[in-house]
Amino acid sequence: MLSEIQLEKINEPLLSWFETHKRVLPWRENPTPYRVWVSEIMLQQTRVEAVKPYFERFTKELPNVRHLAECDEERLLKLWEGLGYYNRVRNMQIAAKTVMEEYQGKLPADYEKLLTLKGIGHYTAGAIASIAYGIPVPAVDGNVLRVITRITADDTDIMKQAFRTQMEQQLKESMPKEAASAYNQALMELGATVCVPNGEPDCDNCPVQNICMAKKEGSQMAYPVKSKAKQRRIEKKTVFVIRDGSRVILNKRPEKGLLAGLYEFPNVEGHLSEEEALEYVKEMGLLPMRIQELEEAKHIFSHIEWQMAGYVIKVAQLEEDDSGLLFLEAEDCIQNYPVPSAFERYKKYIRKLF
DNA sequence: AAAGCGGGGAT
DNA sequence: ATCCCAGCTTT
Repeated sequence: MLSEIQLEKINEPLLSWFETHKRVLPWRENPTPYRVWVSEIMLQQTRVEAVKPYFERFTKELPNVRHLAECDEERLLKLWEGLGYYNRVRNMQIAAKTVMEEYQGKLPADYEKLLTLKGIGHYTAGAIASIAYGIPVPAVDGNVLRVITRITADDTDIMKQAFRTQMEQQLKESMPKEAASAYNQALMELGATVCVPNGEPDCDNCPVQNICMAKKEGSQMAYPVKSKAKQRRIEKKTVFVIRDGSRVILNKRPEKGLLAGLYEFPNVEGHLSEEEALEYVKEMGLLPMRIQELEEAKHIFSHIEWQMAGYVIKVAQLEEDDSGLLFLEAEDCIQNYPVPSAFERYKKYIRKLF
């Protein structure tokens, strides 16, 4: 297991390397607990480059815990639109309210207390505690698991929770207590820029190449060992962009499940023909005037693949009624309603006449 | 312990 | 087409 190597040996070279090679990132400037928190939540399963613009906008509009706690949910989701895993931001707001009530608006400088907050697990609690407060606790993410399993040539399945717990225990003991922030960031930085996940790691530029067991064996690509994810299922859908002269219909998704609470174009299961599509629109109580078939579109989630047929349908003047349909002015729709990326390609038909 | 939860970039 | 990303919550 990890006992083959004295993990303390990586500390000095890793810290020296980080000092000169760390990237300039928005959340590394003025790393207040709140900014570290927001960045860590955004960075969960999301790449640095994707997060940057979202982080700048989010922290500008919601500069502290109070603003987050009091923000209207629709606006909050709009700020998150396109980032995915929307429960992250809902949970963060729940936690923000807790921080306002229990901790006077200041994130607790305590690993265990951070862990109790909604949306904060072992990794994020460790990241906030160490990076924002200098508390010597590890922050074990995918990067760290990859880097350490390579250094130690450990072939344990990293998907096993028990192994992650063991890794945290090990690092808590071996990490430099006076440089927890730099150390944790250095491990992740090394994983992101040198000991990379896809393709060959750049061992020639690695500060611990002389310590690394995998490098010594030439077996870098064999790590980390990871059990396979199960195959995703395919769902066929038909999406409708229904509009009159100036308005379009959106539908609010259920509060639970996939894309919970976000807005979508009306859609049904299965691929409908033009005739079936027209029939469907009539059953909605609308009068179709023109219909245009769209190219088939695909959206891949981690566990589902949507294969979407689509139609733009011009209908007679939409009238507000009791059908529960949401009629929106095109401009209002684009600016204020969070619509996930799965429907991105249909947004251009909100405005455009055909 | 396993499943659910987005979106996109790299290979 | 496959992998995987500064993971967490619910079941």
